[in-house]
Parts: sequence; C-alpha cells; structure tokens
Amino acid sequence: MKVAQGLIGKYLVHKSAEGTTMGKIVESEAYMGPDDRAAHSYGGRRTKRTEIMFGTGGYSYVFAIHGRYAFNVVASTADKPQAVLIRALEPVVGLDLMSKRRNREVQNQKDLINLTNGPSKLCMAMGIDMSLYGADLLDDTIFITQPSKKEVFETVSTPRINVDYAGEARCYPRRFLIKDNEFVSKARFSSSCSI
DNA sequence: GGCCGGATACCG
DNA sequence: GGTATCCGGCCA
Repeated sequence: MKVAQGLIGKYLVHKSAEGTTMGKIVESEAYMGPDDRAAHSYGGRRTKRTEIMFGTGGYSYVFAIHGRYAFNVVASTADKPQAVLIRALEPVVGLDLMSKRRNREVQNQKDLINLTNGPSKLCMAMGIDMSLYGADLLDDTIFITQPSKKEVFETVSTPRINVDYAGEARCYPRRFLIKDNEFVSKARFSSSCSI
C-alpha cells in the first residue's frame, strides 16, 4: 500500500537491446496478499506464477492476461506475498521506440497519452514481457528511479479496476493516481462501489 | 493433455 | 459490445 503510493511520481526505466525507454508512474494499484481477494496471492496461493511474491520485495512480477502482459513490483515483506500493479505511465524517454513497439503513430497529445495509459499498453511500449519475470529491480536493466528535481503533485485513491470478482475488496481504495493527470488510464472502477 | 478464464486492448 | 490473444491453474 505504502509502496504503491510511493511509486507514484517515480520513473520506470527499461534498457533493452532496442534502446532505453522511461516513463513516469502516474497510476498504481496495491494487491495486499493472502487477505486480499483481488490478489493473485489470495489465500496464500503459491504457484509457479505467484512464486516471485513469496520472497523479498524489489523484483518484477510479470504475468499474462488476455493475451497481453502486466507489470508489477513485488512489495513483499516478512514473507507476505504482495505486489503493486503499474497501471499507467507518462512517456518521458524513448518516445519513438514506444511508438514503434505499440505500432502506433504519435501525431498529437492524444496519441501520446494512448501509448501508455493501461497496464498492458505500458508493457508493450516499455518492451516488458515474460522474460523480465523475476528481474531484480536493483539491476540496471529494468529499475525505478527518482526524478532529478522534485515534482509537486497530489495523489488521490479510488477502488481498483476490473476486480468485481473480489467481493467487498473490489471497493477498497487501493488504486492511486496523480490528481488531474491526463496520462492515467481511462478505466472506471465498479459502479457498485459508493465513493 | 485439455479446457477455461482473466488485474486487457482494439475495433465497429 | 464483441472478439482476439497468451499463459497458468486446475482437473481429468
């Protein structure tokens, strides 16, 4: 939770053979582990897929969803399997490469926003796939860094996206985003949550 | 070994 | 709103 909030405003960098891409994290979601019905590690479920969450934090958890990928930062402490899903970025470095990987021209601000305003979109743009599962985020291939100068913004929280199956947990305010930022995803949380 | 469903995206 | 698309989970 704290990690999810803390990641807002930080920069995600991926150095690949094709080049370097970097984006500012503007939207994240916390998945709190065994007690969180929305989490892949709910009930302590430990499988090949969730294995990486059963260690210490600071690793990459990539999983396939609907034929695409989503990127998470493992935030586990004391063997509590938790992770933070990165839902949207603001492109900062390597815009041409992002555009190429997304197979989409960028001609205006709207196109630019469309490059990384969703969990799988940002994976495509950043060149993140299953080969980065378990990557150490302290290495220099894929990592998180602070902006060089302090940026001022307000973080707000909402329920998470597309977790209707999670019972009451679907409404917990575990999604964080930068207030009024145009690069956050368009997705809406369940309308059955009163917020 | 096969089926199914999902923390999605895109197009019409 | 319908469909494409990739993997892991889970059951046979």
